[in-house]
Amino acid sequence: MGTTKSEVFSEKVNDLASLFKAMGHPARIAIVQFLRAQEKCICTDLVNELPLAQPTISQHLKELKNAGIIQGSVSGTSICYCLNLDKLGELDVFLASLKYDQVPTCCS
Amino acid sequence: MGTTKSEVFSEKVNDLASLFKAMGHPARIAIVQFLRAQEKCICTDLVNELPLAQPTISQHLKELKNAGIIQGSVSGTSICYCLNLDKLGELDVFLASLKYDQVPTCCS
DNA sequence: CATAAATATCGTAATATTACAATATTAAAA
DNA sequence: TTTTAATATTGTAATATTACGATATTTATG
Repeated sequence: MGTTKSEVFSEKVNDLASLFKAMGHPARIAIVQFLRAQEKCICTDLVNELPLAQPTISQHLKELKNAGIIQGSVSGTSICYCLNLDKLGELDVFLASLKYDQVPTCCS
Repeated sequence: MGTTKSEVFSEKVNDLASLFKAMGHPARIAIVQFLRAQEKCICTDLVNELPLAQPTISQHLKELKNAGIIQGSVSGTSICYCLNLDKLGELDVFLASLKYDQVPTCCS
């Protein structure tokens, strides 16, 4: 008990859930928004921008990177992060798949 | 420690994170997909469809309902659930706001 | 009213997440 | 090569999430 029963769901469903989950924290939304505004940034920029400790920022960056939402490239002693909009595009595709051609009248 | 520091983020960022979080579980993705396919359903339909116990389904439905992603209307002894695509549209708007007119060349 | 059907709630065990201090790692700069 | 800057990792306390058995609630039906 306590663990998500991932094994009973399809890979596609699990992947989508992981992607949504990665976006399901205000710090990570803020990071993504900051990255969008700055085009790119390093960890220190975020540490200065957000009222969270450096290890916490680093942890959130790692989760976003594992989810494929951001990518980082080494640049001297720092790491330059930027958005991978292709990955977020998968959410677009999913959300579009939920839309109806004709909106049903139930529950309205 | 242990708690998300919501108070340091804007209401908008917190709301978006909550919405993503609500979609961040495979059971809830599956419920949303089933609802899309059936247009509407009751809890028992989902209990028959998904290999999860009834209280677990009920708990997930509650989270989706709290997030505004689904809505339920009483119908006899059962409750008829359906999607609220307007709420999911908020995610569309956010994802669209991340897109660039001109894709930057960083990190590529 | 007793029963049944559908759903919600409670209680709880197992696990996951969040945040951060302390520390390690890595690469440039002095 | 020591120092500095940037970032990652480790360890851990506090809290949240997940799943489900047991039980309560609610509404129709006999």
